[in-house]
Amino acid sequence: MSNPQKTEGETAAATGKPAMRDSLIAAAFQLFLDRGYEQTTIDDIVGLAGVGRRSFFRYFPSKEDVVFPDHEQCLADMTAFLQESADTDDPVLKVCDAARLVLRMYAENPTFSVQRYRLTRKVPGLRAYELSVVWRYERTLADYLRGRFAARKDGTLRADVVAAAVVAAHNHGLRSWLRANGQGDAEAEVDRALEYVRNAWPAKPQAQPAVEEDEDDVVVVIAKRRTPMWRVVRDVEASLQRD
Amino acid sequence: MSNPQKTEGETAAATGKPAMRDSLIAAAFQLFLDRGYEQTTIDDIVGLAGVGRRSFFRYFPSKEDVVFPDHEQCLADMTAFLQESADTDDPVLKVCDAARLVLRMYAENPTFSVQRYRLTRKVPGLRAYELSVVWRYERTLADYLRGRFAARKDGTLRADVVAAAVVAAHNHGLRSWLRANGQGDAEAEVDRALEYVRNAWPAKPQAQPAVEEDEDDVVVVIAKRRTPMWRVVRDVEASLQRD
DNA sequence: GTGTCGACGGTACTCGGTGTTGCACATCAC
DNA sequence: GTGATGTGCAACACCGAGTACCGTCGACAC
Repeated sequence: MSNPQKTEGETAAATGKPAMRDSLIAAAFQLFLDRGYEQTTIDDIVGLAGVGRRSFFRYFPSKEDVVFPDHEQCLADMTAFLQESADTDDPVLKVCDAARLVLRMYAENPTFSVQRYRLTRKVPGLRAYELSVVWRYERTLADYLRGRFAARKDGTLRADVVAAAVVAAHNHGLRSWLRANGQGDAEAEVDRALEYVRNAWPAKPQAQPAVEEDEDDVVVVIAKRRTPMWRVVRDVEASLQRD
Repeated sequence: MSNPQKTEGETAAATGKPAMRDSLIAAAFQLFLDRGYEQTTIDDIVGLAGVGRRSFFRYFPSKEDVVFPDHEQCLADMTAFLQESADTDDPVLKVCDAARLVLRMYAENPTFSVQRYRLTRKVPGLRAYELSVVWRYERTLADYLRGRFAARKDGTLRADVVAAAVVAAHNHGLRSWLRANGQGDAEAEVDRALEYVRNAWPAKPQAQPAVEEDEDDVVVVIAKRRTPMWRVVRDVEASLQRD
């Protein structure tokens, strides 16, 4: 679309016209929005783009893939982001930031994202495809958290649940922005949603960390009287498990 | 299936042989396990079952559906369960119990469930189909929670996140049971996982101790790491209560 | 020149899924 | 009994996504 991948830019730079991949995307969306996804055949798309049928499948392994042309790159970006400085202090924060990468991708092309959203809501096949994409994001986050939570007692469980919650919160904010036709502040919306998740699983025994190691191996917890009991218990519990 | 649907039992009761639907499922799984899912065509299945090709699609709208023959019923059961006495005191508990319905369905046929699990892990198309099924469960739970959380500030967000967390916890326990070939106590595993989620969002969000607010009003607790949890809780609780 | 490599197009094929037709059989009116 | 109607199933034809194979053309070596 308006932000073409740079990987096959050579021929595009030489000829001046967009690369075949981009012209296929443009032709596909024009037809999808015009007559509907299922009413559009591959032959229609390649006919409009003026290329051979075989070329379509060279760039997109399936008809659904042309609807989500940038997710593969975003997934790679997320993986790279999680690998660089993987030892940040707060794993949940790191994962929230990784989720924000997806939001940014959507926010880069609001009109395109909104069009795709409406398409995806209508066509069951596209919804199923989107679910599998979301699942890959969630798996990426969960795998990262599993590494960070490896020392904990229920590390893998915690990783799976936190990843699911982060993805759900992110998607909640994203979808409300998409339903509003890309108006409003998507970042703020998602920030609020992610903050909600982060409050459920506090970063560190945060309130007042005040965990002092000593010869006698003690834990010191300082809490305000107002702090709800369940929260104190949880923080103490987290402190007692050496992570 | 050892638990055939009762809806078309008339002809089965008359002839004594399992209904066509069940014989199709049996033939399909026999071939899937023998030569693989993608290597098996619809013609193979109907040939083994001794029925016409068109009959397959009368009972299963797609090839994937024959792998998940009971989810439609389970989804209906869950919806009914959430509608009856929808005004229970704790919505999260209710949703956890609804998730347990799915576990029970899996636990009814351990060998079948394990076989299907292995199939689903291998075949991407089946994984995508399973994701769409899980998504429908999650939507059902989220819709229920939206109704219950309607009065809250971030009701829909909370509903989406809790539903996702519950589903993730349930699936975590379920999958670990499936990976163990159906050995062990699936119920206990899932109970533990769901309990973890319920701790993150406690039933009554705040049983405020109603302590006067004084910014400097803090409690200090010092405990050895080896101290039993119940004792720490007791001491903290005692300290938090105004003396 | 020849060899090779890579991008593209064309053709034929497999297979999932749908629509249609015709047959066998049961039921019911008469 | 006979004929009309409805239903479940098989057989056939058809569509479209996706794949395998091959052929073409241009770029670039040597």
